[in-house]
Amino acid sequence: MSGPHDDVLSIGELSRRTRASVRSIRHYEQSGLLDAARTSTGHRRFTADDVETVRRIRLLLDGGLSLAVIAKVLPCFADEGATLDACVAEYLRDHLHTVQERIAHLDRQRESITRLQQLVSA
DNA sequence: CTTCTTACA
DNA sequence: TGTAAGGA
Repeated sequence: MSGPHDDVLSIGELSRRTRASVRSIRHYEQSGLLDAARTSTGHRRFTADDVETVRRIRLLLDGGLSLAVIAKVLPCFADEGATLDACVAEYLRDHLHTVQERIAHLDRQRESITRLQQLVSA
């Protein structure tokens, strides 16, 4: 028997289990974050471990990390669970810095816009 | 109906 | 990422 409870999943099943779109999953594989086997007809076959991996990817993506960085950070996850290894600290620190710079930039733009609005003749 | 690739918005 | 196209 085979069904949605086996450890071999189609891209559609992986998508439903992770809430990640089929399109995104194909993209993660292209980016080297996922390693999918292929059937004789070329269809991707995933495993139960991939469900966890996709969830981790989404977790990192929520933090704004790029897929390129996520590829390097993924192996920093302690097996099972969502605990991160210390090797991620460096990437997290760098990313937080760039995010803060973007916030500062946007802050300056906001102030500029406010000043420009003062020049608008009612 | 599901998946695949390529390509464009 | 979404979606369209054209097949398998």
